[in-house]
Amino acid sequence: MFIQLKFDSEVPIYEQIKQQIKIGMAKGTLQPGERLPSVRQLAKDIGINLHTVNKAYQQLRDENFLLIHRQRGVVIHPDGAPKTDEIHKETLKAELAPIIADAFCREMSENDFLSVCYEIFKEMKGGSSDG
Amino acid sequence: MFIQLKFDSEVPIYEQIKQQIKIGMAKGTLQPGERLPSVRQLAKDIGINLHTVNKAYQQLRDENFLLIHRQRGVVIHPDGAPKTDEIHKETLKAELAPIIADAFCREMSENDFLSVCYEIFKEMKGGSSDG
DNA sequence: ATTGTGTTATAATAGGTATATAACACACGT
DNA sequence: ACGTGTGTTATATACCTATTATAACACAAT
Repeated sequence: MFIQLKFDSEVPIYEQIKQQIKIGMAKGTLQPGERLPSVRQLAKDIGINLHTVNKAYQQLRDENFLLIHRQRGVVIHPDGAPKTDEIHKETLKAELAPIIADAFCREMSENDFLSVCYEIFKEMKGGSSDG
Repeated sequence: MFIQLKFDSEVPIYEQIKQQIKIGMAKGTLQPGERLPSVRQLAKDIGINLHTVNKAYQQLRDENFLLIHRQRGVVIHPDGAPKTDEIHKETLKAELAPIIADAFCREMSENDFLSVCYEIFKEMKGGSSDG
């Protein structure tokens, strides 16, 4: 299974599921139109409750990352994720600001920070599935 | 006061306080050794409970961003924040991965993403206090 | 003594997270 | 038609977090 949970993490389980699905989509492990396990199946596989999986699926559907068909079940949105726009860019800035402020306080150089971003991008462009 | 809260945000109040203090430190609005308002004063100023402020101060002290003196009160750590190291770098990667995955799924280009980071860095290096 | 520090303790409320059970409407395979 | 597997909805419960409210303590300064 493509989901690896950390039960001792502060990040909620449903959030970890959402993140890992997005990472899978970014790396190409999960392709547009590809079917995901049913809520019951995934819950059983990773040993959690059906509703926790459902919450993750629901929220990803609300964000238009997933499509849920009565027949076809849960699939990666055939059109891919919604494209970046001004709203997304503002959300992104608000998310990054505290993280960058923290790094800046610790005297991490801008180049070092950008290198970390570059490494993460490389993993996604490369399509490697470990990490 | 330098703290602007969003009470309708999903981010907890004490977390918003922590973030804004770090942003203030990054921008130079808050200098090493500078004194912060007392827990009671800040709580009164922004209209929240003393314990919520205390929680933010405590956690920033645990992270070595603040020093708390019996006499001098709460001050920005005179040595500045702890310097970046491997642990911080790994934490940073774990924080950035889901954010970058999301942006990547939305077909934001690497250059556009790095530009957003650059803008944020610029605000901190420039020492502008609005944002 | 009074005031103002940070700190600790206790309690109460509200909300989020995760679980357990159960049921529903729908579609598929036989 | 029947049983199975979809997503979905509804309750109920337990736990933890976030926030507030009061109160008290040890210490330092005026």
